[in-house]
Amino acid sequence: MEKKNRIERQMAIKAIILSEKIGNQDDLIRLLKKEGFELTQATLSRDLKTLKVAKAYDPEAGYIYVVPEAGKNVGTESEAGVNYLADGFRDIQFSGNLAVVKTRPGYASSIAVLIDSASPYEIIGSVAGDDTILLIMREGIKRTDLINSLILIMPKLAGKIK
Amino acid sequence: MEKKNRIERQMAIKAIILSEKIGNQDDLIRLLKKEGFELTQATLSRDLKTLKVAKAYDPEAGYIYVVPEAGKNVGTESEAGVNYLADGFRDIQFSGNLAVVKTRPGYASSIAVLIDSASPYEIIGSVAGDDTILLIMREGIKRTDLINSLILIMPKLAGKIK
DNA sequence: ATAAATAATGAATATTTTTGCATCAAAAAT
DNA sequence: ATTTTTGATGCAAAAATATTCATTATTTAT
Repeated sequence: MEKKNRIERQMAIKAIILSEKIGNQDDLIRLLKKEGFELTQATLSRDLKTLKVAKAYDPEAGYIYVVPEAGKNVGTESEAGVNYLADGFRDIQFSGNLAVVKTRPGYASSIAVLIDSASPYEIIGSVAGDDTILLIMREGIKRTDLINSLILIMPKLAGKIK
Repeated sequence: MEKKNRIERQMAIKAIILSEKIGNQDDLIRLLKKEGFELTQATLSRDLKTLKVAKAYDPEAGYIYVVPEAGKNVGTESEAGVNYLADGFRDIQFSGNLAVVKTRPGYASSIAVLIDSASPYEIIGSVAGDDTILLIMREGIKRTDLINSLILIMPKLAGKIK
C-alpha cells in the first residue's frame, strides 16, 4: 500500500495543502511521511514549483501554501424553509463582550427585531445595520451561552453556527 | 525628493509590484533605491508581510510577488471611487476594541461598505450611521494594525490619519 | 518638558527555499 | 543486449527570506 510515484505524491501534496494551513516545507514533509511518502525537502520544493503552488498571507497562520485555482466559495445555500429569517444568518464573531452577527444584506434589522423580541437574558441590547447586528452581551455571559440562546430563538442556526 | 516614511515606501512597493514582475527582494530593493528609498532587505521583508504580498507563479517569470486583491477592484473606475470616498473621511478614534470613524455627512454608509467588502482580518464587523462608522476590532489587534489595514483599503487616508 | 512606552530599522543570524551536480533507474534507440 | 537518453532524486551549497537583538526614533503619558 505504498504510494511511491511522483504523480501520486503531488496529488497528496495538493490535498494536504487544500485541507490544512501549511507554512513551510518541513511541516509538509512530515505530513507526507505519515501518508507513506518518502522524499527530501529538495524534491518537495520541485513538486511545489510543478504544482505552481503559491505562498500567500493568511491572517491566522501567516504565510501558507495555496494551490492556484482553488475555488473559495463552498457556501451551500440552504433550502427555503419556514423559519426563513435564520437563512439570512451568515456568521457570528466575538470581541470582548460584543457579538457581531453578519447577515445577508437587508436581513440584519429583521433578525435583530426577532432577537430583541425574545429578549434573552444574555443580551442587554443590540444595534442593527443592513447586514450586521451588534449584540452587547451581559457581563459574565459566556460565548457558548449566547450562541445557545440564539439557537433557542432560531433553531435553524444550530447547523450554521460552528 | 526624499521619500522617507514607511507608508510612502509601502505605497511605492505596492506600485512597483503592480507594474512589473518582481521575483525577489533584492531586485525590489534596487528599484526602490532608484526612487530614493533607502532600506535593507530585513525591512523590505517586513513591509511585504505588512502588505500581505504573496508570491505566486507566473508562467513568464516564475514566482513573483503579487498584491492581494480585495474583491474585484480592476482599473481606474473603482480606484477613483475609492479615492473619492476617502475624501469623506474625517477622523478615527478608539475605545477598547471599538474604532469610531467620523465622516462627512452621508459618507458613513458607503465607506463602511467599502471597508466591509475588503473584509480586513482586523475588523470583525461594522455598523454605519450617517456620519459615523463603528468598527469592531478583532481581539488582539493593535490600533496601528487597524489603521494600516484601512490605509491599505483607502491609500488616500495615509495623509489624513495621524 | 521629561519620562515611559511603542514602533521602526539595520546588522547579524537563523530559517527556508532553490539549485547545481552526481547518481540511479527506466525507457528509447541502436 | 548494449548503449543512450531522459527524468527523478538526494546531497550539499547557494540563494532568498524571516527573525532576533540592539539601537534609535517617535508617540504617548505624566
